[in-house]
Amino acid sequence: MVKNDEFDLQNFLPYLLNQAAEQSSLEFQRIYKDRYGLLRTEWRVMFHLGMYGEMTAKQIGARAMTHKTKISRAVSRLAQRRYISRTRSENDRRAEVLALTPSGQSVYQELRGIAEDYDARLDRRFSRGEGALLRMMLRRLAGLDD
Amino acid sequence: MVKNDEFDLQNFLPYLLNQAAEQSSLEFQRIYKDRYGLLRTEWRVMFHLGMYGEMTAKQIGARAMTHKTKISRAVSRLAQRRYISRTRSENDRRAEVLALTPSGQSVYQELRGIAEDYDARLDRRFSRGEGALLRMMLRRLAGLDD
DNA sequence: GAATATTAGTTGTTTTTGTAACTAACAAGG
DNA sequence: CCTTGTTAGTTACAAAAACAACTAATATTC
Repeated sequence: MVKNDEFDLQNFLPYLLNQAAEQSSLEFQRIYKDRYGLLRTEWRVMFHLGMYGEMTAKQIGARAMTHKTKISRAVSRLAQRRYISRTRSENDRRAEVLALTPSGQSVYQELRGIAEDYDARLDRRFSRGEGALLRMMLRRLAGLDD
Repeated sequence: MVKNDEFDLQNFLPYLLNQAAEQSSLEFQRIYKDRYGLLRTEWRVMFHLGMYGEMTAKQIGARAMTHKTKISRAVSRLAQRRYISRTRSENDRRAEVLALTPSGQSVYQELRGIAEDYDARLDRRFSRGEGALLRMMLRRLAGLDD
């Protein structure tokens, strides 16, 4: 198994990003999955509602760059578990305003705490300035600053 | 939709990494998917074989941190399309030695060229040192340097 | 203000992935 | 050797994602 080529997969950004993303999600994923039975899109919905209060499925989808069918299914599962409430919007009766219920709030608070710790732990691998620079570069790549 | 909380999802590393990975893979993915009908694990297998020559499924899996069932399925689809050959190993008759066929080689060459261009293009968003630092940090997060 | 297009969200169907159980070959210990 | 354990890879089944077609409400245009 001898490398016979200049190109290196291990330096190809999309590959590297995917590996880093997968690896760094693993531990946190295990927590929201095993402990709360949540899927990735589900905790994302929870976090958006936790951070911004009321939002529609559409708004969440736009912000999280997630397809509406994924959001729709996440929302109905979360509503079933009474983590979120759905209220038909006054101005536009196609849309529903979503919000965390009290029990959703408490799950969110716990997960948020875990996320903060986890993030801080990942961050400890980098020096003060590096972490900020990394986030800046990732935001640029993700197109979040546009 | 007012932010009411100090925690910011947009700075949470696992989230950010996932978004950046997804976003930066998108264009390249469209190429290997639409143009060559390859799945992500499939092009990964192709790239590993292209870079290292002969490898077993096990070796590819270890290097790409990919589960053996995913590799197994990728390998059988690639073999079906005659992009790779499978030869039972001399020393260990459980294992198969995989290699690109000539037509696999040519697909690999094309994709590799596209990947190089694409990577260079992503890289142009960063200054000289930044790109190298980013890769270094990602490798650390991915656990590739261990 | 009816006809047409657009939008919010859902549902159904097909791919792809994850997980567990399996087969066949090898390794070690007695 | 021959039992027990491990390893390479496959297969079967369940969970999740992708994609297309749909319903119902709202906008637009003539």
